[in-house]
Amino acid sequence: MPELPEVETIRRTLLPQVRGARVLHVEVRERRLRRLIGPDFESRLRGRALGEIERRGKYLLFPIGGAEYLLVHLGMSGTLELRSSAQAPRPHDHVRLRLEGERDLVFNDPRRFGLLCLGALGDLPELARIGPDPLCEAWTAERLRALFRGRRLPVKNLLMDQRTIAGIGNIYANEMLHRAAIRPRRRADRLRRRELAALAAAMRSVLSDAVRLGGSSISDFRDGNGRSGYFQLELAAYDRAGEPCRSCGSPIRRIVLAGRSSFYCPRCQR
DNA sequence: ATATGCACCTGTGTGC
DNA sequence: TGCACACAGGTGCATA
Repeated sequence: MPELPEVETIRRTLLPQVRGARVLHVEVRERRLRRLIGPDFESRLRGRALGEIERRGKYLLFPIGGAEYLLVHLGMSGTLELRSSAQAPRPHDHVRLRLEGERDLVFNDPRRFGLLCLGALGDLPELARIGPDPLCEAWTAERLRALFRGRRLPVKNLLMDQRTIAGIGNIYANEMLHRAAIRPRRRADRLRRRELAALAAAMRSVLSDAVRLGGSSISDFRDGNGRSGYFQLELAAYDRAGEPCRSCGSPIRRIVLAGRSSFYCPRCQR
């Protein structure tokens, strides 16, 4: 579910509501996430005040004082939602942070591919390997050319490689390649300057459009207030196999790259 | 360096 | 109705 636009949507909806809030109580109902939640998680978090939430790729960082952070990754099915403390727990609510003002920040994740951990920036190995953020930096044909130099793999695989660029997942890789009119299987180091320029522009426009519409709610994505996004209505390629291309009407094709469903228009994307 | 498969999980949709 | 199977927004590891 959550790629950069969804994670950024959650950050933006939570930020004004949790800024400065103190964590009164920590309840962990399930410790077996992607990484086991450590035994000292509750005691290290209790009593801390949450600062300005940051995002790095698909990771959220909640400053908790003393140069320490609560690091959150939503995996495939995770959500982070603010609810009234009076609400009964739901299935797959794994972690609840009781905040001042009778509100709970709840981490829910049916598939448990998500991750929560505490640490200083330098101690979080997850963050050490991720690449530049596509929303925070200026993306040009030159920048992409440098990043793609000598990389012979399909451009879609590289777009989804978090060490190369952080935050792009399967939905948005497909969408930006459609908007840039580039076939997903094209070798990254063989793209022409004109195509790199189109991709840089598509990367910016797809991600900013998706953030503006509150992300894509394919089946169940919700923002920090439990509301759905609207970018799923704009999807031109993702999950549209057999449906007509919005530009030319040709049926969208599905292929598998790196084990992931990939969608493209055989006429628009060369 | 690249390519593939699998593992980790639960939920949903499909076809029989 | 039940059952088997494929597949899903992600990541990391093992194997060629």
